[in-house]
Amino acid sequence: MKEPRFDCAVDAAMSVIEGRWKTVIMCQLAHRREPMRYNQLMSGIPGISPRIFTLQLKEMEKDGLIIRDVRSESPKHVEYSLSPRGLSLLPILVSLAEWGLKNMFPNRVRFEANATMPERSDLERAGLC
Amino acid sequence: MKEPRFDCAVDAAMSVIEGRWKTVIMCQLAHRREPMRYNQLMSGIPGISPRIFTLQLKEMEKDGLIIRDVRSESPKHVEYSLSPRGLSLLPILVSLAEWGLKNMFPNRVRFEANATMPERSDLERAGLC
DNA sequence: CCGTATCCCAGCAGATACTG
DNA sequence: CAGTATCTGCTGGGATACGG
Repeated sequence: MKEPRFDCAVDAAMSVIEGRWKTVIMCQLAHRREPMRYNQLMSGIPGISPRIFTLQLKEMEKDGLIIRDVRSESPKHVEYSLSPRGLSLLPILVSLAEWGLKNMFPNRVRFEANATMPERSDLERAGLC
Repeated sequence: MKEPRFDCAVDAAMSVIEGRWKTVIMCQLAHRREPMRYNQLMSGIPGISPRIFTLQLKEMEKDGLIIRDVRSESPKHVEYSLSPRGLSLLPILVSLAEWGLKNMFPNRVRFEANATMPERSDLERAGLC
């Protein structure tokens, strides 16, 4: 993602949370509930390489989802934490996780097929395109 | 995306809604509130090319978000609609859109900075990693 | 009308080694 | 400790033309 997309509100939000590891990083920070250091955070995410990890962090910082706090140089000590904006995204990630549990792991939770179409007024108030 | 990711529930959900145009397509279908035909749907999405459009539709169908219904051959008539599963995702897209409005268009709505950390029990019940 | 076929490319992502 | 540097590959996305 170079620049966030602004065509519609959902798309704008998606452009900020898309990225192979961003939601995972947010989950880690949410789970630990306190600022985390670079290696501490990375070691909780198996399979990520330092380059990609740094890139994702940089984008998330630029988009205001996380805060990077340099506590000391040599020995360098940096702490990452969720910003208020990132925090405000957590309830949505929780909803997504619940949806994922129901729909992607059908063996664990039975799929609820009784969803109904939301009112159009709700859609429009939310700027859903 | 080749195969959905299953490491954690959020990631699993994200792997299904990621894709340059998927949320936009869902928005269109949600807004119109009735089955839409290929060209009708595509013409509501400026900038998309037929190849990509078809690819996104195929993936969404495979992931059970939409239903593809062939009503007749020659003249070919196909209708796309949201499945129950796709429908069940709409409330989350609405939340995302609201978040996007607040955070990506700060001129239109003032940013609310009073979010608080959800309880860890909520996170874990949702399978948030 | 509803797509494929073909070609192309930028950018994301990964592995590994290295440094202030 | 917290990152860069470098190289490399893949694949998602795009333009355009054509086909059943």
